Amino acid sequence: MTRKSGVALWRQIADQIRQAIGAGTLGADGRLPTEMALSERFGVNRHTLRSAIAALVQEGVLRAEQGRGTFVESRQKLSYPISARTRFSTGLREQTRERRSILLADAVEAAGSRVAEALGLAPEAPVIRLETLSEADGRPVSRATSWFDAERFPGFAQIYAETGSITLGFQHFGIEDYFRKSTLVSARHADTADLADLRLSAGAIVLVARAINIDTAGVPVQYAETRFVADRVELSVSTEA
Amino acid sequence: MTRKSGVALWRQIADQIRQAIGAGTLGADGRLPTEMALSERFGVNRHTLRSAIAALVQEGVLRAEQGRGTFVESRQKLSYPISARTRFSTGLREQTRERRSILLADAVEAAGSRVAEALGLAPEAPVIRLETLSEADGRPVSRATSWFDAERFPGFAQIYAETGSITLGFQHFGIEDYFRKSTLVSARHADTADLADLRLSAGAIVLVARAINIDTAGVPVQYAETRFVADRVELSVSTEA
DNA sequence: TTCGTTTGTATAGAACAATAGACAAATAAA
DNA sequence: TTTATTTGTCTATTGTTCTATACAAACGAA
Repeated sequence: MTRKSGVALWRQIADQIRQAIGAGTLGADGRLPTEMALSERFGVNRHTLRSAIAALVQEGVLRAEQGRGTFVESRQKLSYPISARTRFSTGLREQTRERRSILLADAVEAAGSRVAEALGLAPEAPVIRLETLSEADGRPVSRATSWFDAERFPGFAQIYAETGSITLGFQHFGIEDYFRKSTLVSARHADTADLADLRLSAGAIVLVARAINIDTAGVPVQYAETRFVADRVELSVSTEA
Repeated sequence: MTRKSGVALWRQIADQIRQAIGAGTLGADGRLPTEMALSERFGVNRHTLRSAIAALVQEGVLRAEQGRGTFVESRQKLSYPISARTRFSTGLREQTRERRSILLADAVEAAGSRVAEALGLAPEAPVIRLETLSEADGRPVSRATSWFDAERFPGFAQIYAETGSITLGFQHFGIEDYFRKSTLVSARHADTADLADLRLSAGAIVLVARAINIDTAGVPVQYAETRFVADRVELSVSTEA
C-alpha cells in the first residue's frame, strides 16, 4: 500500500481484492474474510476497507449482506483466444452461456495514417468505421472500433447492424473465410467513453488489441482496435508450431 | 477527468499525457505545450497540472527547464514479439542499443499447482525459481519470475547468473533449441515490489504474460510470468499461417 | 431469548488534493 | 537592456480521503 501516490488507498485495495479474487487467492469458497480481518491484513482503518468493498459491490464483483458477510458475485476470468482464426463468438462459446455484439455507431470517414497503413489503402481513402460493444452473459467484455474499405464493402454497417456478426458481414461480400494476420497488445487505463460503455469505475484497466484481418488472398479486410476489460478477460496466444 | 473517483486528478492527467506521448498525439516535436495551455485543456488549475508533470519528470518521461519549457525525454514504445521463437534479447535487438537481464534472486522450492501443471510435474515437485529484471538502454522493461524442473536443470540459477541468458542456460543442459508453446496475456496494476524494481510510480500498469516454453520433444522446460511496463512495451503477436 | 459476530451508519479530527492569487528566476527575443 | 514568456516557489482556503471511536441493525447459534 503506497500512500500519497495519487491513488486513494481504498482504490488500491479494491484493485488488489478484485485481482486476488480473479487469481483465486481470495474468496475461493465464495465468501470474503470479515471487514475487520481484511482491514488488519491491509493495515488500514475499517472504513477505508469498506470504501474498497463498496466500490466492488458497485461494480458487481461482491455482494455484502448485513449480519452475514461479504460474498463473491462473479469470479471466473474469460480466456479470449488469439490465433489465425480469431472470432469473438466462437472463441468464448464454451466459457459463456450467451454472447452478443451491439453496433453503437457507424460512420464513413477518411482513413487516418494508422488505418490506411493497416488496410493497405491510400491516405485519406474512404473507410467505414464501426463502434461496437460485445457482451457475454449480460456483462460487457469489450469495446471495439473497426475500419473497413468503404469501396470494397459498401453498406457493411447496415448488414452488421442486422446480423451482429462480422463473419456474416464478410460472407455477404463473398468472403467465405478470413484470418488474423497480426495483433499488437498493450494496456492502459480506460478512457472516459469506454468507462461508460463497459460499465467500469474510474481507473479500470483495458487490454488493447490492435488487429489486422486478411482474406484468403492475403489482402487486409479489417483493422480493429479492441479494448478488453482487463479484470474480466485475458488473452490466450497459442504459438505452437 | 473524473473527480472523487479515488484517483487524484493529477495522476489521471499524468496517465493521459504519458499515453498521448506514446501515441504521438502530444509532444511529437519533442516539446510539450506550456503549463497554462495544458491546464486549460484539461480544465484544472495550473498547480494540479504541475503535479502531473512533476510525476512524469520523476519517471523520466519528461524534462522541465525553467524559462524554456517542458520536453519529452523518451517516447518510442518497444514492440516485444511473441512467436514460437520468443527470445528477450533478439526480439528487441533492432529497437534498442543495449539490453541486459539481471538475476535478482533464486530459490529451490516445491511447485505450486499452477507451476506443476504448466511444467507437467507432480504437485510439490522441486523446482528452481528465478527472479529476473530485464533492461533496455538502461531502463527497466520487464520483471519476470521463472520456474524450471530442479531435477532436470540442477544449478540453472548459477549458470544464468554468470551468462544472463536463458538460452545459454538451456544449452548447458544439451537443449539446443526451445519454443514458446502458449502465452496468456492479462493486465493489472503493478504490485508494490514490482513498482520498486521497475522504477515506476504507484498506479502504473503492467502487462502480464504467462508463458510455457517447450524443448524440441515438446516437453515443458520453463514456465514464466513476465510483467512488462505497459507504458514502455507492447506485445506483438503474429498469427500468420 | 440471549449472545457473539458481522455489516451499516454517524461524527469529528488529521492528512492529502485541488483551487486561487502573487511573485521569483531563468530564458529568449525585441 | 527591456520585455514577454515560461517554469519554480510560497501562502491560504476548500473539499476529499483516512483515521478513530461509538453505536445500530441483521443474522446465526447456543
